[in-house]
Amino acid sequence: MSSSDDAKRPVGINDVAAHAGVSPGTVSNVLNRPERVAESTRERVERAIRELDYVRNSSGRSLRSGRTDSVGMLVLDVTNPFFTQVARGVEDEATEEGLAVVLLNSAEQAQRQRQSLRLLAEQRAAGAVVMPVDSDAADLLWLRKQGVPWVLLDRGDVTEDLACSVSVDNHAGGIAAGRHLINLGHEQVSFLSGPLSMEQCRTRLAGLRAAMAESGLDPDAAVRVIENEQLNAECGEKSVEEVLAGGPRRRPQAVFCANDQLALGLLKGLGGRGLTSPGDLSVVGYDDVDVAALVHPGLTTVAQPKYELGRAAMRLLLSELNDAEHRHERLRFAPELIVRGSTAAYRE
Amino acid sequence: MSSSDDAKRPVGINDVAAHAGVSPGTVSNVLNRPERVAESTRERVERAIRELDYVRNSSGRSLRSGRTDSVGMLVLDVTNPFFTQVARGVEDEATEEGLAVVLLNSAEQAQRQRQSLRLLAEQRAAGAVVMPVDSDAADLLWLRKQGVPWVLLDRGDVTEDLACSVSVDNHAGGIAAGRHLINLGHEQVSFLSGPLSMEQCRTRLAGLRAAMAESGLDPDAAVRVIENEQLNAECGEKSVEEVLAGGPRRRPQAVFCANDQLALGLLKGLGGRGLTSPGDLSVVGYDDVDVAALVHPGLTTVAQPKYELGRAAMRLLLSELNDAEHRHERLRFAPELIVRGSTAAYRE
DNA sequence: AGCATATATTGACACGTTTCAAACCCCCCT
DNA sequence: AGGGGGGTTTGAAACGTGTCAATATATGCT
Repeated sequence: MSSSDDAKRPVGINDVAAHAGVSPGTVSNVLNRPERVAESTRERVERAIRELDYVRNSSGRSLRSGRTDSVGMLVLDVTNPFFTQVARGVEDEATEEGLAVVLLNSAEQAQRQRQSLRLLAEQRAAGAVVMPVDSDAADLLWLRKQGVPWVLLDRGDVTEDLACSVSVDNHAGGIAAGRHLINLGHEQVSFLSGPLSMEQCRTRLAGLRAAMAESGLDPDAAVRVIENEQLNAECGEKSVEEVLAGGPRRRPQAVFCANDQLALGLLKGLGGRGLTSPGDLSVVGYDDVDVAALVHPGLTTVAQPKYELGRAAMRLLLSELNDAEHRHERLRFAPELIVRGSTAAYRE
Repeated sequence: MSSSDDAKRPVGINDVAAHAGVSPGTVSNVLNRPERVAESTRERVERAIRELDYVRNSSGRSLRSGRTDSVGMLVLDVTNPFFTQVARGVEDEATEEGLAVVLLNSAEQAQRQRQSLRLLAEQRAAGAVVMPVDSDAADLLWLRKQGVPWVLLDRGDVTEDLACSVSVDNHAGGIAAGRHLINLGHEQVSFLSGPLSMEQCRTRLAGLRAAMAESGLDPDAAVRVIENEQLNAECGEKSVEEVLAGGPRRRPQAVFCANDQLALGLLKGLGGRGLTSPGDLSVVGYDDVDVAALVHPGLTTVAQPKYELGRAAMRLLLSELNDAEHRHERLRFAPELIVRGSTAAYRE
């Protein structure tokens, strides 16, 4: 009624300028390089901003400047605690730099990964942290050609020197788990794997076999591989039959699982048959998700520095964005075996 | 060397138009209202798009149209499985509609929530699904005034009729847990709570007390409240002392926990003292996160339809965005008690 | 053939911001 | 008095797209 503009257009930089008796360029300077504008006018402009409740329009902003303040983070599965811990690391590091993180979820589908990468290109994201769904780098290289650099996470194998990468030494993790079981006297181990198309699974298995070999055992005879479709608890639970196949005599003495979800599922499956760990079977997981310490018995597992992984990835990305003479780097963390209650010495 | 434009400007709608021998407006039409353009020219334009590897610039796009194709989802904690399940629901529903979801994390800090909301305003997000950190609606109302509508999740109490909301009936959940324990013969129950400033905790407690009252028990005598700083496993484990305080005689017969993380922590704490559930103590959780079914014994818990919650919230948001005569709606789901191994009849 | 109607395409402008060369002001120095 | 030189401020020109009234082309009808 009283106010004349019912269709209240959002207030822009020009309105602020008018209200402060100043040119639009000056307002922009106050926003972006405050040091260049005299204190008195800066205060005047800031007051106008407050009084008009002005909020920046990032579309206009990035249209003109060609860049954005947000980085993408592409994960395989938002519900997997491993990924969310990594995401927290990425986010903390980015926030400190004033960058916003948009979390995208490929759900392990190449199709959705493709869509997400395209979205990042359309939005002219400043950069991205990516956990690719497979080792096909074509889409990733396309994204880089579009001007969006990225850092590879948990997948050192995809690119040679085309980008930075951060990963954990899966071979060493496999060896650590293997040595632990061998020291406990286990000479027959099943490897409960996810899809062997995943490099992580293959390398962890290779580590296990290497540990066997260094102890004079024949990997081919001592290690049995059980492949699953996915790396989740459901698969772990279902595969209990196959793990136990052959009767108590030929039963493996221990199981090394490709990740904790599989291990937890397996433990549940054992419980459902009246079997216990480590009494009937020693079990080792991988990742050290929070719940690994909560179940009873605690899950012996190979810990990855999840949070640090995320931080490091973001740090490399920031270096690529800010440092003129940035050189690609491959960071590799060491895993750590955490011994809990689910493994014990071989008896009988 | 051979190519003349080393500074390769990204290809825009104009380049496509030129390459297809057509006006920019037509290209725009092909992109946005393909039905309005003749098939032959459409094909020509699409070919040009492919040949030039054109990718839309969403800055220009949304600068002109004043709107975006992305919606925000603000959660309290990315690492909490309850939230990630909800996020998956939101995401699935949004993706079907061609909207991108940016996941923002307030980490339960009002400050970070404020930043996130401002970001949504600056980016002119189409809308948002929000789990507010407290019941102060000021910032939310500001966001709505800026033209970004939102749906409230898991917090029916914050707004009256100012927005849609989706939640689960916490009072009913408390009653269900209470009745279950009473039926098992437990007449002394501790409520292991998070911060009582959270409405969810208070209402679940109220439900428990109501169940007591309807059975002729005096809630004040039968229910003891143990408040924790946070809703995580660490707090749950630490509070085992307080739960057991008073020795075996006065020990509560059962514990109802405000969420599963607390319950899982408590179970671990019990195990650490050589006590078991349900042998020494019946335990009920809340949420039914995935691991609740994996631990041994399985955790009896009040399940919330997490995924559906997310989908429903997004659906309401879409209705608000698309339907001209949208009316705000308050959706309330019913929780469901899942009985597993951690509760048993009172003995002795 | 001539006209009305439907269908396709065009072209210029506006969206809100950043950028940058140019203009301005004020003070100090010669 | 005249210049020179900081530090400040200005104004206009992009950035890439969507919109819409206007124009061009095709179609159907008398």
